[in-house]
Amino acid sequence: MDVIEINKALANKTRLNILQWLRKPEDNFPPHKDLGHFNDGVCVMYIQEKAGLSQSTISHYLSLMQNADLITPTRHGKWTYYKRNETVIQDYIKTLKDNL
Amino acid sequence: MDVIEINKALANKTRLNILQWLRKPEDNFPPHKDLGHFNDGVCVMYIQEKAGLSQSTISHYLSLMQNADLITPTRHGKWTYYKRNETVIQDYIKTLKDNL
DNA sequence: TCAACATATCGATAATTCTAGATATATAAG
DNA sequence: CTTATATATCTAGAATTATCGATATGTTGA
Repeated sequence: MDVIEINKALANKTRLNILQWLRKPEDNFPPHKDLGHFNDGVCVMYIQEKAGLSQSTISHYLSLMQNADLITPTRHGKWTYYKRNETVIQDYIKTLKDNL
Repeated sequence: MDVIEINKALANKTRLNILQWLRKPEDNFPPHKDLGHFNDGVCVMYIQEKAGLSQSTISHYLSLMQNADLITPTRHGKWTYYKRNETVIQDYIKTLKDNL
């Protein structure tokens, strides 16, 4: 768990928003017609539409967040779903609480 | 309290260190000969020496951190002392805990 | 196999951040 | 008043980040 890496990832409004949107996908995204649930998170397309940036930018953002271990991808067919990595997020907050 | 601004300020090893060093100045810095206490924090020179970067860089870093409201300056004669702004730091952590 | 679609990666440019040296400002000491 | 000291600000080049369009990769369905 790299605090600096995470802080970099979260030093951007869109990326911070994405992490927050993923807290409650059902409140922030349309349902996945094919899957019918958000167990593995949300597909890139929906995140991109909501963020209003280009596909390549969002894909890049998601990989930054994945490198910081804030989110994890799951492939279902041609879609990649991203969900929060709660363990790391809680570790991060605890580290700040104890050391910041 | 601007979370993005704070995350930017803390997305750098040296600046994160500075904030942590200021938790216990007596453990991390020599005593202030003139003052005899750390009630208003630590002077720029000591922070600069410990960080090992140029004076201008550290002064710049400190003003970034001050703009993010993480630290507050106090002038005593020709020295500027910086101390942590605990209120904002705790607000920040609570905000992350509640919203991240 | 081929066309369509979702996502990832590449290449490029603009914007921002990093960092230092030079200079300006403020205060203290003589 | 002049000099020395501490800090802040300015200027500039290098490094990193932001962002997009184009292209590549992987998957599905005809």
